[in-house]
Amino acid sequence: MQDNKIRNMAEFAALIGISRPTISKYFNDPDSVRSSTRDRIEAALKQYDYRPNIYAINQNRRLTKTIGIVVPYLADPFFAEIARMLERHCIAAGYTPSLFSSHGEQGLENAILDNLRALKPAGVLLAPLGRTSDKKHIEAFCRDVPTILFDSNIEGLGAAFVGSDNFSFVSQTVEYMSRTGHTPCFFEMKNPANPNANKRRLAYLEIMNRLSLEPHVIQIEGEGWSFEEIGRQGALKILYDKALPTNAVLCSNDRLAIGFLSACHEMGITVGREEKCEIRVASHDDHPYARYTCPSLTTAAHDYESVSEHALSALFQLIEAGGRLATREEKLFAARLVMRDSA
Amino acid sequence: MQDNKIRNMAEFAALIGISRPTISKYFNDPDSVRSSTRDRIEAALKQYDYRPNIYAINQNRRLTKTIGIVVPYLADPFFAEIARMLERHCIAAGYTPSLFSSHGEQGLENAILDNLRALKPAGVLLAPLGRTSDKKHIEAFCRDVPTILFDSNIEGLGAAFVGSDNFSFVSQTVEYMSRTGHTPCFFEMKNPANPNANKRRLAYLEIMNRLSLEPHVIQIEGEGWSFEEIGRQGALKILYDKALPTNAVLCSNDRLAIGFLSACHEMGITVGREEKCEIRVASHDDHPYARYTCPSLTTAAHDYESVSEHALSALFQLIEAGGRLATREEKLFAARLVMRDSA
DNA sequence: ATCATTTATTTACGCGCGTTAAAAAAATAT
DNA sequence: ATATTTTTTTAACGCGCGTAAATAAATGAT
Repeated sequence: MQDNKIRNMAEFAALIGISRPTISKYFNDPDSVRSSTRDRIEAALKQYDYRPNIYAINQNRRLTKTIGIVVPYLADPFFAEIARMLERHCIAAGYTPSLFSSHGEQGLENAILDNLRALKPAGVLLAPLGRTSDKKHIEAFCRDVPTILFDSNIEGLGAAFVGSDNFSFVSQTVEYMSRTGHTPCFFEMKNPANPNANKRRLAYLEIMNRLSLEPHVIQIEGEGWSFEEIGRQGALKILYDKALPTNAVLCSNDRLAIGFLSACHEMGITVGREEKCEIRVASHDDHPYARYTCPSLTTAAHDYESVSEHALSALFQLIEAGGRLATREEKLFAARLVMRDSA
Repeated sequence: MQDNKIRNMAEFAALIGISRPTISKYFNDPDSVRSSTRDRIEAALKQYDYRPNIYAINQNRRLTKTIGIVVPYLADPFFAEIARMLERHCIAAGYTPSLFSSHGEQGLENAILDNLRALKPAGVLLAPLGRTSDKKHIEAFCRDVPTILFDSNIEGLGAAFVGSDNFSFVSQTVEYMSRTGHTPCFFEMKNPANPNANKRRLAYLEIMNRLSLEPHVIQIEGEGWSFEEIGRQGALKILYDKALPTNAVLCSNDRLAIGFLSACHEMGITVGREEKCEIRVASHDDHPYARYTCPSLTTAAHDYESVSEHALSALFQLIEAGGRLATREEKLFAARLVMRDSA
């Protein structure tokens, strides 16, 4: 590893006595050159550690080897976790992932998409903000860049959608709670940013109807992505007013539930499945911290692995198809009920 | 916004009747052209929405406008939070942040640095893995790319270090606990990945010595970045063995404390400052979820804002100085004690 | 109006690589 | 050994933009 800095491909080629186009071919596809020359190149690469200039490459290639990943709020461990899996799969497939977070802001989401367009990625995996997204902006983006939506579906946008089956989530939690003796009320934000929240409420209403149970939806105030705080404040108010319609609470998502549990603890209200406890709390998502709440949170788990795997395979399919698919498929994965101590 | 796709700067220039070099000047610094021409260009930009090709730009400019941000584990909300602030500051300063997570793996950290070198960023903010980092690799990287280390200090690496003053963290928690009647024992991992952990233990020992109190260090087993689970398992073992030396526990960091609280709840041990409680638990970091543990976690808070602000201003200084600084400064920010219910 | 100064234009080259077509060389088959 | 196929080399152009030098035009001061 001597450090005679090699400035470009021509220098590298001259140094090892192989023509530049052959080196170029090698970098585009190592299998496209004879094995003996491949060996020579790879041996030289170890000695001189030369790397082609990505900017020059990307300028001249139609499609780059970059995959853009956009999530609405990276400080949410749920998205951090799924981003981690997506990155892993990208790397395994020989692509370079580029991760962005909209941090809950429409302006940032738009700016990220603008930047991404300039990056000419092979494809993009986009989890949009949802209600606060600028749909026209996203639509224009999707026309130019092969894009798969995940987590939050926006009707008609992107070449496909990969996410979770909200009905499956809610049906499992509702049925579990009612089967084990309690009628769940539904705890959610009044104006949720994420469209999954609406689907979950509708699922709740439908399932309660099927089970011939009276539904109760509690809608709390709050804007933004600080779900724990919103859930806590909402819960404190409800609990203080003794306005809880039933002693079993089904939160729309785990982050709200974390806030709810926090409020219960503050108010001295015991939560859990056991007889002695005053209320039960269950939720949806299987947030990475759901295991560590007190009590640990009973929840319906995302199939993180399947969602991330399928999102990427859908994107590769889209890329290979040249950026267009005949129909816009929506692939939904079912939940898995995780019974812990809170319900 | 008609969609006569403009292919390059020359076309755009011809279209609006301004020479290409002038347009180029404009994009490098809008103030470098006369205000009347600036207005004409900006008006045209709105009509035709042309954007220069970033790859062509970056190939020809010495220094790009990209800033690399590397954190060891993005699924940790602490790093997600600080990454969020760093990104904001980058954007405000006219740079494009590019975020990477090593996901706790040395191989990935190295690969990220290799990629980053090829991206020719103006500078890099690196929070290394710590003990498991490949120090030689990082050292080589820092020779080529202006780099500021943050969060985890590795002696001598990077042009500067910005982080938190571990002594300040531990002194505040220890003094608070002992002042309010309890002698804290120190709960940590035996082989912590992060060098801050070692500094915190040493600080604990020194402060206990100053206060003429007998120190107790509990070191638990565990590898990797699943601190909550490691803390929980370690706590379960200690609590089950009734091996807790004092009834006040000071955890090395909040994620361990979250696991500790979870274990306490499972064992039916009450945690809190109040008389009736069996033990008190405090910690360090002010993790975004510390507010929502049950009971809420008393902890020493990072000055997230100052750390991220200073890290970036140090980087800009480094960039302006051409990538070298006379001395390697280490800037440490003090903690702020956040008293909540757990201690 | 005249001269000095600032700003814009013209022209031309370079960056590092993708890519192609024709020629040469090497490997394989006959 | 010769014919055939595969692989590499040579030579050259293009990508979209930065940049520099010489020239021209616009502006400002006198």
